[in-house]
Amino acid sequence: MDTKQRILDEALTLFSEKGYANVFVADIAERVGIKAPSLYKHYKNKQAIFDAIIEEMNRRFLEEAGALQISGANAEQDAEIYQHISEEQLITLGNNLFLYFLHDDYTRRFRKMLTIEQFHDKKLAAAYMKQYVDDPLSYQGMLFDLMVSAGVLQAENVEIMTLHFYAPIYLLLTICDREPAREEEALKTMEAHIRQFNKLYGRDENSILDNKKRARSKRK
Amino acid sequence: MDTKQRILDEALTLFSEKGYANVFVADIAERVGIKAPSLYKHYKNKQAIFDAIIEEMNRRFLEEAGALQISGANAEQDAEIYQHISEEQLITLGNNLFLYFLHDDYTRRFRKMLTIEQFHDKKLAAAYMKQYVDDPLSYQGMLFDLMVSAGVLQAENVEIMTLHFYAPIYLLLTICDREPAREEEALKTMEAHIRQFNKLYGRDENSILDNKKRARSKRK
DNA sequence: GTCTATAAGAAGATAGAC
DNA sequence: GTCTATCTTCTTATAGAC
Repeated sequence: MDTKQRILDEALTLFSEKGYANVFVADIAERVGIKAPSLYKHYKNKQAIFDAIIEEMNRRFLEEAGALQISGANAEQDAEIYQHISEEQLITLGNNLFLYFLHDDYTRRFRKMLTIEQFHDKKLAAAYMKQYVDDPLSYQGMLFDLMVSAGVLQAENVEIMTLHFYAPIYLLLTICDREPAREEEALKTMEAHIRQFNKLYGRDENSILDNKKRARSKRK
Repeated sequence: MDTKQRILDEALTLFSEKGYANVFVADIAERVGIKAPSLYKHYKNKQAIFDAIIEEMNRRFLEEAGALQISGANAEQDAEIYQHISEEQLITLGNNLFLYFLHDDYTRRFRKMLTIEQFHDKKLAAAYMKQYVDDPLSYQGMLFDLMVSAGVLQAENVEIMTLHFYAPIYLLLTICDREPAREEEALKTMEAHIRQFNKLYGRDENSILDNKKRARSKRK
């Protein structure tokens, strides 16, 4: 990796651990193995390093379309995959998703940095919201909409169904970012969450909502 | 309010908006209406102000036992209230809970500050986890346990049930802290969430899980 | 591109008058 | 307890040799 990229990488690590203001240019330089003044040959100033990180993130987010968006920005295509999905496959998918978010180094450090810096700059707060709240919810929502049409999921309020699917994942991510030792526990909870979600909203023979409707119409 | 307390109050406001490192002693002093050196008659240094805020928070948390813990640290007493609760009452309760967390000024500013500063200090990360994740989950869990025993809720996996109740509230709080304009929308979502939760896990005539079990045993 | 030396400025904290 | 003046330290950033 060239020096310019290494500066970005070490800066992101430090920013994610201490926050922008608590990281000195000399700290970054030291990690890279150069002296602070040399760093100014690569970036105009400290802020430019930060900006370059944000820019790289934007590039990566577009490239990967976000892990929570599964295969990409094409919900119809993804929904086809989900139409005949089994519970085990759903769990595997959820886990992979979760682990990507948790273990992809750039993603993880960036999320931590954004958490720390989001209140300094409204643009960062907006980026945080988009990446970790609105985009996942809207994409999962599209997916669930299609899965409802396909008869895989119950015809319930999709917005709330999506919230019930994603909010626990978000909370578990919050836990793991702060206490990595709880990752194993979180993964187990994650699996139990998806099983329960499937039990509540899925449309197999165990379907809860289906049976409820059946029981209700019988009573009439 | 005396000067010593006003310093704490203004410091918390600034810390919650900009983070500790980006707030200068002069900024705090200016808000209080004094000059920076005067501030040192009240606190030894900047860190002492921060520490005093943390201390006051600990005191308040103990006092109020946290809003998500409803009436206090007595789950058995609280559960009695919930045993004969209606859906509307559950919604009102959820809303009040949510609005307290959102509108109590000290609570809100403190949560924002903790969000920014949590990665600088492991103690703060632990405080964040305890206050906004573990305590609410464990208390709600106790409550739901009792409600299951009382026949108000389904005999499902209580841990996951609790996650399904609390995680959406946590996510909605996350949204409102960053984009206060979305508060009204969040409140509506909150209500729909609780209604759906009641529909999924409640044990009234509309009970989903109950009907599912009924349908299942009939099949045998 | 990297270094040493150093300028420039910011921010925390103190001294001492009132 | 509050002020002005000032000290001290730390950090960013530049200058200029190699």
